[in-house]
Amino acid sequence: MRLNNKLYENQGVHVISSIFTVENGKTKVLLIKRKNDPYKDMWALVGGALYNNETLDNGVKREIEEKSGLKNIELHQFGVYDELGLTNETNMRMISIGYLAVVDSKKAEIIKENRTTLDAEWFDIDNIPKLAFKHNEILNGALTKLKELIVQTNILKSLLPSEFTMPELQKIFEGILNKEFDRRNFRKKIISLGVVEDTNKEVNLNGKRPAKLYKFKNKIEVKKVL
Amino acid sequence: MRLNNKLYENQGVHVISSIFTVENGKTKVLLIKRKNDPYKDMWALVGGALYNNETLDNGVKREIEEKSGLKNIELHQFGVYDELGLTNETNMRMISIGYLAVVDSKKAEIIKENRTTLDAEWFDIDNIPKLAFKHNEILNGALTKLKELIVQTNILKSLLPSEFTMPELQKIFEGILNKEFDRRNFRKKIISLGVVEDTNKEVNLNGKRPAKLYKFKNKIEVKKVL
DNA sequence: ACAAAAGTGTTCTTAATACACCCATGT
DNA sequence: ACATGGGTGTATTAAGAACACTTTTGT
Repeated sequence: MRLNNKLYENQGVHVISSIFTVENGKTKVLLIKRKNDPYKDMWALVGGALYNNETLDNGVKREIEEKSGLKNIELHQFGVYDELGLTNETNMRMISIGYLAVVDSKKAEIIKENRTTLDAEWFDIDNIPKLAFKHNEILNGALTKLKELIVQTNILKSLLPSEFTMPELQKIFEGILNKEFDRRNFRKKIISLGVVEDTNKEVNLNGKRPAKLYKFKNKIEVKKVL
Repeated sequence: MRLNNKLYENQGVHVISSIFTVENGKTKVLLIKRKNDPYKDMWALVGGALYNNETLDNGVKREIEEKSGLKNIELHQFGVYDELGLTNETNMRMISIGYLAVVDSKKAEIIKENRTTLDAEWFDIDNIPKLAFKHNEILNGALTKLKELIVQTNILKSLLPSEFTMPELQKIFEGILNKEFDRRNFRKKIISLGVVEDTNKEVNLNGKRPAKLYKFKNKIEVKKVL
């Protein structure tokens, strides 16, 4: 845990990101293979130790860029996890702060290797190996949060062109929620959620009947229960 | 920031709790007055630095007990906040992890002073002074989360007897959400949310018609939007 | 003219909202 | 008998779920 490196002097805080994509109706998450101990050679979520002199936001973005090459992605913080008893040293407390993001794997150029990683790969979320640290638990938390965010925010923006059709959006929802929807009811529901708006344009994507184009709203109001 | 104390060696993580109560339809939060710099003599949320060798859960409970005397309270973690540039030292990064809890101020014996605090007081949430650190921001986050939790969990358990009436529950909801409800519709809604269940008992609280008793469910299912 | 993908509308049921009347008790 | 707080019911409107037909286009 590199206590001799000045930047890690006040170590004990990890920023850990679950970076999701959806490909052919399958939700996937980016994992990297660790080069060093602890958990050498194991797959892990993207992340690492926060430096002493940086904000959370800087830290999580720096870690993502270093270990995956991804830049300018929108992050959502969702939880904090204890990571105690990692080593035999006493007085060694570690916590992991969980973030999640959604990116389009087709637009992303993923770096495969860096100073501390051996490989990087998109894993189907129902085929995840045993991960380093508490990353399986963190990933589960991220997935739960992701399912909430897609109905409350425009987090899926990055997975779609700036204007998109309902069938395209529906396929992504079905991939993430692992559930199928009725075409007619899905459109009504999404519009009533207030996350998208009609552009009054149409596009012919597949040589069949043209589809209407929608776009994400910038301001999204979450409905209250009471 | 006591770098000479071994327990704070890996300092940089604060656990900060917004401890709420509701009294006479008013939501209140417990604040403590700081004895030391930084922010000497200012009011602040209950909390402090996590030790190196403790879990988050231990740390937040220890801080609460030391600074308020409260024990065995149920905590909900809701967010992480940067607290950069606190001192002139370089390489000084601090983050605050936000927790919230609900307690019954009438049952709670609050200690007024300790090693690092001068006073402790319940403050009406629409009369909060400028607080130490980013505590005003953290408190706002806590309030937002509290409003979500009361419709999804049994977090209000601590504010009510184990069996309670709908009018009692309604007053608390109205205090927290700062909104009034129709008696008939409130009962229907709360039951449909699935947070309480009927005990088939009645009680006479005020010498008028007896009221039905309800209790919180242990397992509460949150309804999904999609 | 037909197959494929996309759009829209209707019925039925369930949940929200608004509102009015009856019940149990103490004085 | 009446005032007070508490319980229940109904009518109207809005949202969810289930389901079928029509439109556009390329071959």
